[in-house]
Amino acid sequence: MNESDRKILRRAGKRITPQRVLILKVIRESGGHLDADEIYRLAKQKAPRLSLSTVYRTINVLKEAGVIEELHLGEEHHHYELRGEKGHHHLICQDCGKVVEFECPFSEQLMRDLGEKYGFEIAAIHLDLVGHCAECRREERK
Amino acid sequence: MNESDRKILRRAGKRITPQRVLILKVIRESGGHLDADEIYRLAKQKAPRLSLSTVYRTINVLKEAGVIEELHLGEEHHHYELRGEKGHHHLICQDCGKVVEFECPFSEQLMRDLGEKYGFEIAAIHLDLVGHCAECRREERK
DNA sequence: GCGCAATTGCGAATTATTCGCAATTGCGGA
DNA sequence: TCCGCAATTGCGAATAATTCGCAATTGCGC
Ligand SMILES: [Mn+2]
Ligand SMILES: [Mn+2]
Ligand SMILES: [Zn+2]
Ligand SMILES: [Zn+2]
Repeated sequence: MNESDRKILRRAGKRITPQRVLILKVIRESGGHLDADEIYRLAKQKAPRLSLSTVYRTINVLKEAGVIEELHLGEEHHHYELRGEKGHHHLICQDCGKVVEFECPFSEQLMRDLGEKYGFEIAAIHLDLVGHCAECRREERK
Repeated sequence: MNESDRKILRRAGKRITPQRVLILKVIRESGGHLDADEIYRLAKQKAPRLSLSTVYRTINVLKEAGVIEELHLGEEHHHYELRGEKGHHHLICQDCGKVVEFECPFSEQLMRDLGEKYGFEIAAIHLDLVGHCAECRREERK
C-alpha cells in the first residue's frame, strides 16, 4: 500500500490494518479482474486467519474510498480492479470469460456533456463490449 | 406476446406457456428495468400459483433467445428489459437508483471495428454512465 | 503506554439464484 | 380430435454471494 492509498484511507477516517494492506496488495499485484473469493484465497495464503467477511468489508471500504472499482462481467458475482489513472474499458468473451482491456476511444468530455443534458454529474463511465473472442469462434466452427 | 416472440421461441424449440406469455407481458408493459422479484410480484397478481423458479427459468429462456437483456445497474441483483430495436444506454444515479435511457451517441460500427482489432465479434454494447442526478445533488447541498 | 472506537474472525442470517422431483401440459403426429 | 411424451411447472430444499451480530482484538490520537 503506497502513501497515496494511506492518505486516502486516513482522509476517510479509516485505519491502516495489515488485512487492508494485504488485500490491496493482492489486488494490485494480480493484474486485475479478481472476484471476492479469489482475493480471499490469494490473501489467505499469506494470512491464514483472514476471514471472508473481512475481505468483503475491505472491498467495500476500498470501493467507497475510490481506490478500487467494481466490475460486472456477466457472471453472478462481482470482480474488482484498481481504479487506474487512465480510464479503460473491457471486451468480454461470452463463451470463455476472457477480459481484454482497451482505451476509451471517444471523448470523456462527450460523456460528461451528455450526462449534463439530463442533469447528471457523471462519476464513472462503463463501456463493455460483449462478444466472442477469436479462440472461441474457432472452437465453434469445428 | 406477439407473433415475432412466438416465432423466436418456436425456433428455439421452446413451448408457448401461459406463464411465459404473462411474464413477457409484464416486462413489456412495465416500462423496463424490473428485477426478478418485481416481475414475480407483478405476474403473481394475475397468476397466483406462479412460482419464483418459473420466473427465473423464463428469464433465462427469454435471455438466451435474445428477447430480453440483463442489466447490471450497480445493485446485487440483475434487472431486465426488452431487447429493443434501437440500442440505447443508461444513465444511473448512484444515490437514488434512477435510470434514464439515452441513445447511442457514437457509431455502432466504431465499436464493432474496435472489437475486431482484438479478434472479437461484438454481440452487445453496454454503456453505463454512473453519477448523481439533479434531485440528489440538490438534496446533497442542503 | 492508555483508552476506546474501529476492526476482525467466526458462525449464523439474508438475499439471489438454481436444482430435484413428481405432477401437469403443450404440441406434433395418428 | 385424441394420444403420447418430452418440456415445463410448482414447491421445497440446496447453493452461492454477501451481510450481520457479537465478543475479542488492535490502531492510533493523546
Ligand atoms: Mn480492467
Ligand atoms: Mn433501458
Ligand atoms: Zn472466448
Ligand atoms: Zn438520484
